[in-house]
Amino acid sequence: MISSTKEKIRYAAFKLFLEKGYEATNIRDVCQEVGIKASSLYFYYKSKQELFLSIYDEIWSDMIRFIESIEELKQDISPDIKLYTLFKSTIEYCSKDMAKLKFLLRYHLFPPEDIIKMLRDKYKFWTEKENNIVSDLVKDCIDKKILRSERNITDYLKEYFKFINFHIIEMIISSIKISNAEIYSLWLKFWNCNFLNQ
Amino acid sequence: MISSTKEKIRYAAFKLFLEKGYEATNIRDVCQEVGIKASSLYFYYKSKQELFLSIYDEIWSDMIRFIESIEELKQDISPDIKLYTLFKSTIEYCSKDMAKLKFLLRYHLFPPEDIIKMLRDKYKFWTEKENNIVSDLVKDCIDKKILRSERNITDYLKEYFKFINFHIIEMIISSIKISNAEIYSLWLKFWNCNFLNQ
DNA sequence: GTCTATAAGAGGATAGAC
DNA sequence: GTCTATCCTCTTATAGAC
Repeated sequence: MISSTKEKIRYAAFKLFLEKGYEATNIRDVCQEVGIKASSLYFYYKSKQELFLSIYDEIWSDMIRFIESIEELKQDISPDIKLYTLFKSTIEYCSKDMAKLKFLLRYHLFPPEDIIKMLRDKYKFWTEKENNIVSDLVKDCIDKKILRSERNITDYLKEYFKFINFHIIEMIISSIKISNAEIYSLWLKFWNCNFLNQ
Repeated sequence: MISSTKEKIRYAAFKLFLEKGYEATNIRDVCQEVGIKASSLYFYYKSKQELFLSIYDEIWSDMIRFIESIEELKQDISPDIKLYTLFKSTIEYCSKDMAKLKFLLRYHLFPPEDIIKMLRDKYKFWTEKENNIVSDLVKDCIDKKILRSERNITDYLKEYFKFINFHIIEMIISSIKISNAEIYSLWLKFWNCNFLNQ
């Protein structure tokens, strides 16, 4: 596990930004954890903002890459099973790395003033990618008459993200991971109550 | 609407602590909104910490006082109806003043380092009061065989708070208030699925 | 009660040596 | 690449006049 100085900086900064918050984290503390002087950090990142935003982007990019790498989604199976696989894989990914999700939650709910605009743009960019993936699956369900076509796609999307985000927030707040057995029963309940009915 | 300088300070500070956060809020900005100089604030509050904590306490104290003032809870009606009334009143109270609940959420999820211990103590103090109120109602339901006695009271409490907190968080994040009709159907679903069954 | 002035220190960022 | 030294600004908080 060789770790370059740049990687060490990113990791130290991630931990501090997560626990202490953007404003309360200072460059000197980050550098002390890495074992370098504050001025050395500016060789790698031109500002505190740039350091923060690159960490934010990396978390999203890792997550989207993970979703895009799910084998089952590329195979020729029923789209409703794909949707369940997506849900299950996402929840598992989040439980493996709750810290990253807590980081995203923190800065989506309470963005620091001096980077609020950049955060908004980045948030839009990444959630659009995520939306497209789910949207394609929902469309496929509608085409194959698994889901009713009278209902709007954005309506289904909203329900899906409300559902999955709740469980992610629940995991973060309680620090308790959802078991595999639970994932399936949660999905069934959701699918029957919110997608098939009403 | 006469407002003393002290009240003006509290209100300006509340808004800034909520929107910008504790660390990013400075005394000068608070005082500028009030129209006094920074040094004058120290006549009313001995520190930034004290100002913050007094606001935190006031929000909780207002909320607990509201709950304790609900007339129906003192009357001689069935405890399950009282529990519903409590839920309904709490949700209504929160929708009327989402900013206050957002304030609590912010500092429960992400407490600033230099007041984390004091916040924890205060949180424990206030939630204990809240717990006792719900606990009494649940006990009464068990005594009257409305709820099953095999199940632990703390179990019921956990379910109740998980349920109500989710809807509060949902309101804060979406900024959409829950309608009266919805409150009842949500409660029915919760009561049947999580309290009567399983 | 509110002000001016100021102490005391923290934090972001740069210049330039090695 | 990493360091020392330093600049400049912002911030909490206090002293003491009015």
